[in-house]
Amino acid sequence: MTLRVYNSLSREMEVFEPLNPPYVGMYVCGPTVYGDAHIGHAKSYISFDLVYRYLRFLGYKVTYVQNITDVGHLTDDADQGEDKVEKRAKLEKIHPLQLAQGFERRFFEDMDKLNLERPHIAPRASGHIPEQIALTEKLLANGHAYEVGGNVYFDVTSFPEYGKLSHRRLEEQAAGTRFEVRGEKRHPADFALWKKAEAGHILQWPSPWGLGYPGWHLECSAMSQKYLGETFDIHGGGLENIFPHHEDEVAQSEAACGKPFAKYWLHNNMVTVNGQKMGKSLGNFVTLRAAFEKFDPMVLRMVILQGHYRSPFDYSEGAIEACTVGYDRLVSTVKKVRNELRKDSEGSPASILNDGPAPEDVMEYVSQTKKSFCAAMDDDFASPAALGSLFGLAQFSNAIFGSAMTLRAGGKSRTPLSRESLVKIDETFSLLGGDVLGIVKDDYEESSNAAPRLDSKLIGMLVGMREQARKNKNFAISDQIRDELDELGVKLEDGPGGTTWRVE
RNA sequence: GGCGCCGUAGCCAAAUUGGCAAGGCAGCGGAUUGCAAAUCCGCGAUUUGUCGGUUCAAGUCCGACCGGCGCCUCCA
Repeated sequence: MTLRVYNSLSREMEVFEPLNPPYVGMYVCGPTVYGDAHIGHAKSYISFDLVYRYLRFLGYKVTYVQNITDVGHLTDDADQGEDKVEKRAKLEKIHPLQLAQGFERRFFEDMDKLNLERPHIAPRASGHIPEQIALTEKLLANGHAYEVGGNVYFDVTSFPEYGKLSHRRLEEQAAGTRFEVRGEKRHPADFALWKKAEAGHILQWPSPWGLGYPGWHLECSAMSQKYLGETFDIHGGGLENIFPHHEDEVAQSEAACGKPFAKYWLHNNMVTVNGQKMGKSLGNFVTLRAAFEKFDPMVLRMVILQGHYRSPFDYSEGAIEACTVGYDRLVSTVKKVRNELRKDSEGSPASILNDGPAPEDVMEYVSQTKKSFCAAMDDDFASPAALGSLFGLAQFSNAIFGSAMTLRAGGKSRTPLSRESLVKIDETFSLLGGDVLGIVKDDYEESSNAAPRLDSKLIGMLVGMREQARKNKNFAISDQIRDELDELGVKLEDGPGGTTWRVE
């Protein structure tokens, strides 16, 4: 089995071969922390969380770096020259870094809820000013940059490969684009490495060119180089950043070092809301905090993984509601397996498990599941198909469970199911659904008869009383108990082996 | 003007180098149930927006057309 990834640089699928196996360096463009994270962030970071988790599953030792942009991004034309974070800070009358770090914390809280692994290093742009100055000096020294009155620009004509990532040629750009109009630039596509600060700027640092702050793209070049080296394996980010952000990163990094920058460029596609572009100016962007009020973050994760990372994701409440049902089915299957294993390990007389080996068909199904799962993931991280194989396992698991319960109810066997079977199934759910896809949790809150708490005992008591009522064919009472418990969120389910309950 | 994507069952959404059209949701039939719920079993596209072309073979490649979208501007 071989992992193949779609490389934006070549616009082709390529076999993934790290520069220094088993080590993999991965850099993903992080958030600009001047507001709360939205669905677009979720799509992007879930995508790269998936990439990271699968590489880890394959045995690679991945270093995952994701920057925090807290300086340097300009706002739109109307606010030319003003820093995005600083502008927002002025509105709120606080220090820009207080604002930025507040949103950074909130960002990670949201990402945690989506069950993302945190990056190993999350460097802040504001903490790497010396590195950015050094890179600018290097580019000035080898003739790829020039200074005009306290501003330093990258000279795109000095880098013949400019455009190789976004597959654009400078000549073709003339019409329709909006290069910043600045008379002092030699070429309209030249971009700022260092910007001179206007008097009112709070965020400014001394540099060889006077007080100022770094340009938009420089941080990623400086920080990726610092933590992953001049050449590294994977650079990820959102599709909209290919040009100019990533193109400029390539130019300044390769011009400075004279070496290739990232080997594989991975780009996730964008989010639309009810079929329309989600944009700040359109007023239809959905923050994660708002989405979490309506939907379980884990369902949001799953609905995003049900589409491919290179396909657009359309956020619609109908799609998420439909996904909720499937998610619940998957999770309740895992819970059922684990509850049974726990009952067994606690020596409960209600256990249906025996000590025999797992039957051939179980071993076969588990191994097939792994195979199809990996085949999907090897194909440029095709999570939708991978998820499909997990649903297959859930169905299989429920089926052997069902027939075991029937055997037991018929008195054919008190322990009709092999413990080893459930152990294998649970391991597979945990590995593929948990470690790799991140939608199966290690632990779920106690919600079964096994919970030794007062309310559990009370529920057990009511269930017992209902059993009596049913035996006496007093269905009015038994249905009343079931309905009233249902209203409290306790679902009763009568099976061949008796009544079980769970909390919604 | 440049670059690119999508159009697959009622809805969402997959399909390695072209080789029998995944999966989820909803729906229908059956098993199970006192009735439910949950679960299991079975069923749904002779066909992938339209029209042509290449091929033994096309959702997949080529061309045209229709319809939708994105990027090129801070944006994930």
